[in-house]
Amino acid sequence: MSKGDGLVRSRFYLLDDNEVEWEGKPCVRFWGVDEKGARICILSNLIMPYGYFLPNQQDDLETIRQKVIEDKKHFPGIISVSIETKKHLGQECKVLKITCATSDVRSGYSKELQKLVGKGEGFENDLRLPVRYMADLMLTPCGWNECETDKIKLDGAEGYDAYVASTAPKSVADDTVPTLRILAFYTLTVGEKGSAKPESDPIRAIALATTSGKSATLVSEKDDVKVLKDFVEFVKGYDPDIIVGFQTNTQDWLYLIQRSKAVKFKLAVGRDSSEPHTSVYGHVSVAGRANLDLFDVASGIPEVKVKTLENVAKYLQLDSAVKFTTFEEWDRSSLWAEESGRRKLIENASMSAQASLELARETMIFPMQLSALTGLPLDQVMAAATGFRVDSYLIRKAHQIGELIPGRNEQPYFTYRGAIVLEPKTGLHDDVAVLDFASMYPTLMEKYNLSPDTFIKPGESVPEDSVFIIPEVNHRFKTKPDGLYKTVLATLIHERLSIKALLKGASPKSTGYKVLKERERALKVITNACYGYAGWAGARWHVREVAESAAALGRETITKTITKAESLGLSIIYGDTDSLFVKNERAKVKQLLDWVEDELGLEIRVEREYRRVMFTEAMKRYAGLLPDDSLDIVGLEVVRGDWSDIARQVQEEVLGKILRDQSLEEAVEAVKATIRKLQKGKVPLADLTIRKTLTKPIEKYVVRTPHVEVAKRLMKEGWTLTVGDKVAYVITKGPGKLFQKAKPSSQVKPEDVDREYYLENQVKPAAMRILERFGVSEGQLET
DNA sequence: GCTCGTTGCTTACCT
DNA sequence: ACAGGTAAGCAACGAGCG
Repeated sequence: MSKGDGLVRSRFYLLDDNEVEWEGKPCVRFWGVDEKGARICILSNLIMPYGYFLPNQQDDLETIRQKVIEDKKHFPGIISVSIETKKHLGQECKVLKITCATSDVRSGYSKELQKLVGKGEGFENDLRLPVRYMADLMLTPCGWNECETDKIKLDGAEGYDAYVASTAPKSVADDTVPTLRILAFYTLTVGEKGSAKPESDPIRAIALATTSGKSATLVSEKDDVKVLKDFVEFVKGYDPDIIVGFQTNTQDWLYLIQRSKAVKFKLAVGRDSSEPHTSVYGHVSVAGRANLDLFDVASGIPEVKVKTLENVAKYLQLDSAVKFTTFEEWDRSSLWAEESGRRKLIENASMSAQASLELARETMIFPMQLSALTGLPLDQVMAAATGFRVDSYLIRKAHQIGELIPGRNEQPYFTYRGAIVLEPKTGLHDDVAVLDFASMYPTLMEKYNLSPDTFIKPGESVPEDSVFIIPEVNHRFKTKPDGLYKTVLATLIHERLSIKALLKGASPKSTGYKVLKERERALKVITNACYGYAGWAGARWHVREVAESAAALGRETITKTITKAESLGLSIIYGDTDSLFVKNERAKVKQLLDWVEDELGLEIRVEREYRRVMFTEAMKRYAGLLPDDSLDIVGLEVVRGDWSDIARQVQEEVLGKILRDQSLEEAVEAVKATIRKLQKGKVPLADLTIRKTLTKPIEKYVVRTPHVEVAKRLMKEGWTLTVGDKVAYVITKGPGKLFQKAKPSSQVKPEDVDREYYLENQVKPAAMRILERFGVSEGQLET
């Protein structure tokens, strides 16, 4: 490579970043799209890897500094050591900043320093260089950034311009999104026996679809090397910025990677012609492009119980959903065996790619907004668990205020008391209002300055008038200065409010509306996760007392509100954590709301109004009729993914007849009709299938349950099942325990079904859960 | 060896 | 791999039983 044309100002929409070595130095490579729509890559080694060391207070930093610089044997690869002022848990402190020549020596010096000075603590040496850059410079992924650059020629750079940053990049406020090229793909594999194995089973087809309309279905003729080759050609030719698919991180990419290895093919799909690799949070990383698995987006739609592309597409009413069918892997080999089946599979492959593309278009704004908010690159943000999204957000905020970023040392864990749930008043209630505290925990955390850096340890003395003492648990927090959580939550809450205000004035059809809406959602997600994050042992800023205090304040809040409601003569029907269900006497409700706002200083709203609502004796399970005549069903079998459809349907019918039509008779009739259908064998297998998730590796189970036994059987037959997979089974006739009667749904014939089980253990319990509240006995369901 | 009540594993839900 | 609180089904266990 050679230095080129001199300085230019580059403004770029940041899509991806990664660490590389360049000119012998650790360096970050930013990938993005510039204002003219050119794809660009910017190299920067303006920040070298570094971390901090906080020694004991009495230690003389200058002496230690000298020792570290001179002792090359114990401290290799250190470029410079300086003394800086930072904050640790809100207290100003002097620390050593240790800058390293390479990333790999970073974690070693802390231990050496501890040996040298006896005590002390290392900070920030676990942050990878791209994270370092993003936080130090507050760069925005899925947002615009700019810097002075020097154009360079980079060997093998095709389709993009390469630069070296000569000034530090910085974020630019600009909500526009450039036109991005999205590629959706689907890989068709067929197993000879059981799941397809990359060592022996070729890729049968790869279907591709793009936002520009260009599409292809690459079908394997003799061997699949040609398909792999054409796939790479297609990717390079189209040069996508974003690659999407469904379950690509766990299926397609893994198969492509392993298959390529098996046939010794270089899967050079990266912008730098590198191969994809599995990276943090278990996602697959493709250099220069954002690889997004839409399955992770679908995980955020709880209404869809079985997360297949087909179900998600149907739920979102995508165009491609109309003709879509899911061909499960056990159906594929017989289909592939003959010409018409083959055609169907290939046709469906191209529809899958098409559906993924539509799904991406429909849902991508949220991931992009969450990426911009948290600072995690687009390909990581949806793969990362909630805790890591908050972690990323806090790292950036902490850096901004000069607070040292602690490591993630897993600490011993203690649980604590949580929220209050009230025993419901059972039966039917007309005209009920549901009152809800707005963002209760975040608000309480902000109000009482609950934070790791304001928490006063037991025994520590402080002036009494500058302390919040939390009821019941007696934890103490400084009223001043603002803690990290307060600072962060105040920003999040404030920003969310201002977006809400903007949304009120905007037309839902305007271009910016959806972006704002999704940004608002991203803010809400992060705001609401802060409480749980504080109580999570894996959190960098985990302090159990913070979460415990928020919960205690929540209990106090709801208890006081209940007392007030009762004194106003409002009948309380139910309540959970931050909600109260009361008889909708509007004048009294208004009085209560005003009281909460005036006396407690918290916002409370009428969240919903039920024309009618019913409770069983159980908490967290009820059903209500909304003003628009729709049913709101909570916690009951209808909304549970681990009951058969037949049971869920009959319960929903019963609830409809009772709440909407107010006819107990019709409800009973509906159940009888279902029972007759079941007894006649007229209920399709699909409605009898029960699905449960494998939540741990199969060998970790200590109890034999239907879904685990079925999973074991399938695995023995050569099917691949992993944690997170749903196991579909049907209970069949025969002797023994339930787990012995459960068979994989794909292997059950209609005549094998144990109708008695479905009658006694699915349909009747689901129906009776509701009906027994109204005096119906099981005998009355006899047909 | 069987029945019956209790315990605990397991999943999925609610806020 | 954000928290705790809850329901519910079923397997496993142990006591009682001539």
